[in-house]
Amino acid sequence: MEHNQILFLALPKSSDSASPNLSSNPSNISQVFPRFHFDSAGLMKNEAKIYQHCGTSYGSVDKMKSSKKEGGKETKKHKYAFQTRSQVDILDDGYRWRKYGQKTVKNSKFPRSYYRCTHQGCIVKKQVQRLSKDEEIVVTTYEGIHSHPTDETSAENFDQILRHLQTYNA
DNA sequence: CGGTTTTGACCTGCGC
DNA sequence: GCGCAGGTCAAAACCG
Repeated sequence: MEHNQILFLALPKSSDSASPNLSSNPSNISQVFPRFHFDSAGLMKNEAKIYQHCGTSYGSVDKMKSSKKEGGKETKKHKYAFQTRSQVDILDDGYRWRKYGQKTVKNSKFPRSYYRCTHQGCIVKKQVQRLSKDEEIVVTTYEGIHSHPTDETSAENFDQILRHLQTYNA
């Protein structure tokens, strides 16, 4: 945890360079990361600074065509990505994850890992990929919203990561 | 022993 | 329609 540093850089959307609808709603991401207390005014200000500095939003909402029904109506999918500078691929974010796949990605020498939340009925997924450009950077992409509390005990670790984040901003 | 990881096969969307 | 690339399944191995 001493080498974990959350940077919250811009979402690396490689193919789609300009996504029109970037959501910068803090309440959304606090649902994805309940351990982040975004109601803390000071913390939120710091984050806003980072995002502005990076020139884009912290997350994206992928528009997915709902599967052939609804006449091609577009549904929003909660999908957030952020980058961390870490030696380890997996950050303890308070949830329990089960790995269900690993794939090698084109244009990247590191494989991408696929995880699913082990909580019953929770369909939240995430994928973790290390950048070939800078192998210290790990891109974590969350998909979905957790509808259950986190594991309190392990979540304390994440608080320390949070502390790193605040120190980094300061 | 039960949950998790591993790993190749299978599925699917998309571009040509 | 075909092939590639990405995403998922599932069985066996692994580990506490």
